[in-house]
Amino acid sequence: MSQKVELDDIDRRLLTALGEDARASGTVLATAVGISESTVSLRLKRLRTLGVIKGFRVDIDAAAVGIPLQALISIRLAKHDRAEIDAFTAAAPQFPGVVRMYHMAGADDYLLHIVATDTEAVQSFVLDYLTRYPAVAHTRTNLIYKVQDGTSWIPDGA
Amino acid sequence: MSQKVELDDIDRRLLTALGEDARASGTVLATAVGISESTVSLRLKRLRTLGVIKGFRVDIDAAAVGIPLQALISIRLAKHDRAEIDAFTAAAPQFPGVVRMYHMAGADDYLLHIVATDTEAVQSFVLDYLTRYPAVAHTRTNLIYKVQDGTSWIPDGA
DNA sequence: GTTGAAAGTTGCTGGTC
DNA sequence: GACCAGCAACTTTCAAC
Repeated sequence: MSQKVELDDIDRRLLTALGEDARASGTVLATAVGISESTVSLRLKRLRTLGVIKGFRVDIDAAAVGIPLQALISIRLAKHDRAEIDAFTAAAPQFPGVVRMYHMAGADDYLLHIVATDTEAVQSFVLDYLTRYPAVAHTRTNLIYKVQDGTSWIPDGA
Repeated sequence: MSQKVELDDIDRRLLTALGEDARASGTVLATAVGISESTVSLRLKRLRTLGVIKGFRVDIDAAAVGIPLQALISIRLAKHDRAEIDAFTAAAPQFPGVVRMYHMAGADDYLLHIVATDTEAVQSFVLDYLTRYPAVAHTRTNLIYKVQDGTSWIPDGA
């Protein structure tokens, strides 16, 4: 669990601005938020140190590089043994093509978002990496038509 | 659909390096990939122009800013009318707290990843934004324990 | 397509109000 | 927190290979 951090309005505006363009320069952020460049520097450093900003990620168009297929795979484990869950939790994100893994409450234990070159590759992924694990009891694959990013940040929230 | 772009080995290594640290400087990328700084500049510009790199995103720890809850909401529409689907597809990512929306094939039409301050906020989200839409026939909410990012990029793929 | 160096920007820090 | 100045680091450009 991460410690809750108190943010003021400037922090919130900074995060909002970064949400729109994570690569915006200090100058751009300063004018957008209405503070000086040096304050931007200090604030960003603080937010990174406190763990509010976990990092920066590049958004790659998988289709543009010849990986046109995406799928969501729901996974149900056979037994909820802590050791087995931990083992799978640690290994699954490293499987090739895994974009993200959700560990969730409910009927299904995991949801894997994967990219693949074709449907055969999706099938191979399920057979070679998932059903091979004894802990995996059941999988259900759904193809993704489209993924859209939201705001990811609530300016007036908290 | 995005046009497929031919990438050579240098492009792939660049994208892999960026996947590990999206904010790595040209100097760092140059030594990591084994080319000069200026080539890194040119390559990155090309990848951005071609749409392979769609952008850069900041990774914010929602829990650290007082939004500790995350949920996945499966949504099934009542009828598959193109206009209604388009309307919902356009509106949903803008709902407050939406991190990402998957439009998928199968029994459920959409999957929304949202963040929320508490379970009450999750309920409000479903009631105020989803069931209010006449096109929404059914929703199912699953709380998220944990989200883990994968590699998102396949070095030997394509 | 790549390189190296020059020139322009940007980012960080410390001092001052 | 703002403002300013100085320094280091970074990005981009361009002639040259």
